[in-house]
Amino acid sequence: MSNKKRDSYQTSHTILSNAKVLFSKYGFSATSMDMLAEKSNINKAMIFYYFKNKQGLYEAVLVDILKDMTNIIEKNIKDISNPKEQLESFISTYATFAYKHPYFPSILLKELSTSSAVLSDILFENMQMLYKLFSHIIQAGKEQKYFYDTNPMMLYFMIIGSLNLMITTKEIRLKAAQNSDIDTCADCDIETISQYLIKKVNILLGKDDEN
Amino acid sequence: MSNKKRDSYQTSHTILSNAKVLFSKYGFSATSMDMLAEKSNINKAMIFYYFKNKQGLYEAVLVDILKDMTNIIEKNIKDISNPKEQLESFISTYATFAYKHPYFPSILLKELSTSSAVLSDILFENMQMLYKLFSHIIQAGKEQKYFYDTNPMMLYFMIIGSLNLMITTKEIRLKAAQNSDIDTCADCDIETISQYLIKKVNILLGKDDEN
Amino acid sequence: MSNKKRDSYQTSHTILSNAKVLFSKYGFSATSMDMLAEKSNINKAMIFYYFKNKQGLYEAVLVDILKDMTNIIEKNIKDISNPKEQLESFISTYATFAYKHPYFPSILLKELSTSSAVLSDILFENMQMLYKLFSHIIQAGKEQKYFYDTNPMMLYFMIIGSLNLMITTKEIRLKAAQNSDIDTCADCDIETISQYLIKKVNILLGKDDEN
Amino acid sequence: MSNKKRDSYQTSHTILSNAKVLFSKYGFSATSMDMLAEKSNINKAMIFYYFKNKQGLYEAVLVDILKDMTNIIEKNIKDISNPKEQLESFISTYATFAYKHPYFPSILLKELSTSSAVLSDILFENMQMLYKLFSHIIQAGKEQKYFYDTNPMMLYFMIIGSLNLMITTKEIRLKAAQNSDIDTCADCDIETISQYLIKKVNILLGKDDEN
DNA sequence: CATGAATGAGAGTTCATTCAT
DNA sequence: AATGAATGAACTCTCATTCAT
Repeated sequence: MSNKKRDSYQTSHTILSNAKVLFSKYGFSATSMDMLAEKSNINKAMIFYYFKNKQGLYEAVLVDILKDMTNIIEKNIKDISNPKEQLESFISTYATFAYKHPYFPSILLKELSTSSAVLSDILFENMQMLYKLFSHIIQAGKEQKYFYDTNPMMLYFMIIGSLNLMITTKEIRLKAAQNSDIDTCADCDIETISQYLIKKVNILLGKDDEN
Repeated sequence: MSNKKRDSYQTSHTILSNAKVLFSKYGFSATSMDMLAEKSNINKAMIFYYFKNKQGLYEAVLVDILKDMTNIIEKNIKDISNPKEQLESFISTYATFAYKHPYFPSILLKELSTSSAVLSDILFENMQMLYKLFSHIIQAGKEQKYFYDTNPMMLYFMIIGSLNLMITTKEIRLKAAQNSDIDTCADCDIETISQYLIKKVNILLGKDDEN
Repeated sequence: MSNKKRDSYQTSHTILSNAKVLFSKYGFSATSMDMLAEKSNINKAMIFYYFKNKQGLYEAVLVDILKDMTNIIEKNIKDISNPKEQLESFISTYATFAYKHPYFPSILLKELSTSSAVLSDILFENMQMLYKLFSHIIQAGKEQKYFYDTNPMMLYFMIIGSLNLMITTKEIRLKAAQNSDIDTCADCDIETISQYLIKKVNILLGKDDEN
Repeated sequence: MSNKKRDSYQTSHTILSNAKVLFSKYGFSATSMDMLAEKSNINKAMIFYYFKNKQGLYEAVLVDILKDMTNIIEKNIKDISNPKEQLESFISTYATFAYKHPYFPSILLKELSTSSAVLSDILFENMQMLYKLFSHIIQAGKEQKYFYDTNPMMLYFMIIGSLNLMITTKEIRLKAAQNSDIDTCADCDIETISQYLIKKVNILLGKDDEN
């Protein structure tokens, strides 16, 4: 009789993907399960049925997006052997993904800005995974004498810091550009941004002559 | 002896400074006025007496810390005429201040991660001010042929992005270093970090040979 | 046996009927949702679950009692064709209902005493409805030459004004009668009151001789 | 040095007269001492200095306006010996005063609509006073064979009920008239209203022929 | 799987009132 | 006579979570 039957996957997937958007927009606390239920067109109790509690849902969201990002980057790198090109792929893949899924930089920055060592283990590990990937590329580059010696952590934060911030501040930068004459890169598109960054990173790392 | 203090400045100052810590730790929504009142040893109603409402308090906090940071940087730069050295002062002052007041990078990142064009005007302006300061230095450097041409916005975010993240992630990086063998710059102190960053920025900008 | 009732109608009905009493006794502002919840033996949150907010509850109360009154009067009038008798029915039905549900005159007077044009539309319409009913009777009476020409609004307020006030002031009038020798109609019952009023209204309107 | 010195009378008078307006507009509970202080341009504590507490202020307001009304009516009646003309004076004076001081009908109706025998004695007495005045006129009229026998309480409420309601509902009646074709006496002025009422009361009471 | 009713804790905010100056 | 700071209780409303059906 009821046409409200959905398969389990469908429902939990809907919840998860709406949760991403809301958590990125409002943060953990300011996102209410009522909003989420309404946006997802499901009964509020279902959220608890699938995700145990709000915290559980939040972690599911974080793990999900981190896994997504890591997978894509890994896949794109797989067939490249040159560390320099791997790094370029890392940056442009990261940029493209983050741009297409703006909840990603928003949630990630929020999470990283709360200096708490109290992340759940599973989340902590997923965060590490992404950095490890980056770190290994740098390491390989050094060993193969492609790169100068450098601090991978700092470099990592310079890259993802600037990329994430460029994406999350798009609207503010636009507004700022309209109100004054300062250059806020207001209409730089993601391609321009990632190419610019790649160039700069190459300068910092590179032994090659072409700069 | 009396527990009724009659000192307007004292009370509102206490509220403000405790608010900085709490907002940076928990974010806007997760910070409750009850916590704040208790931590500040004042009556909850006084918060509203001095700051009208939670939002008002939050804005007061943001404006206050941005003004502080901007003032210190400005002061330190005043007597330097060389853009290259001005930039170095900018970075190291920023780093030192942010390190000494860890609520600053935390709150700033949280704020920048929520891409809302709906910041209060006064806050928006204060944020711009800091960037303008930076931007002018870069501009001057270019005009005096000290610097290569560069994108000031991207450079700005590379600098403050990495500085802020290094500070807010201190604990996580420590934990990560203990659990595995990856290099997370776990025991880099703020001096090392800012010197490293200065060196790299000089490479990106500099026309001079000495690096 | 279980103290968790699962009866939507029951709960919201309890809230509504207790709200009538409290709003009439204390007015809108002085009625607290805590009192109401306690009196209704329900969880405070349920009030908001069913009525959105205090204002919404208040409007629900007003609409409900006005609809009730209007319906009863309409029903009693339906089979009477003579305007004179219709008017008599209007008055005595109004009096009886108001006497049985003393929250009615109390709330109505409070509402009418705040000359705000800012009533919600739905409430405003329900108030009009009652007056329209009255107004049509008078109109019909005039057209059929039963009544002299008269001002329906003034007459309406003379009738409901005195009826409502007689009901709401019952206690004060009693007290006044005990303290002094003035006649406050202290022990007039509702029947006497409405008959008296009917007689007077007939004098004001009537062309007939029998008074 | 300070120019904030006011004489005591001035300040308390300002408070009182602003209180009248606010209490009539919002009722007792919804009127806050903060609003009142701001509107009166005085320090909130002054209200308590002059009137002890909110309740005290409210009673002062009630007594004040009732005394005012009573005095004016009494004064205007003093030189009239004919009960019929006295009654006419009562009505038109009441109407004029209530119209000029719209807080009067508003507060009075609110007060009378709360059927509580718990009025303060002084207030209760002042309310009686006005009715006694009315009552005596009727009594005299009867004794001098001017008036038919009648119920003074009912007549009193018919008169002040309709007058007060006509004044407090002015705006609603206007709005109702615009939205539909029913006659709400929307542009009856106070003179018309009181004359109409006098005519009707004379019909009800009068032995004279001229109607 | 799904729903709507229910709950209890706590959130932000207001308010009458007091008190030291 | 006047002020501004302080207080504590209360108020409206929200939220994560549970449970019977």
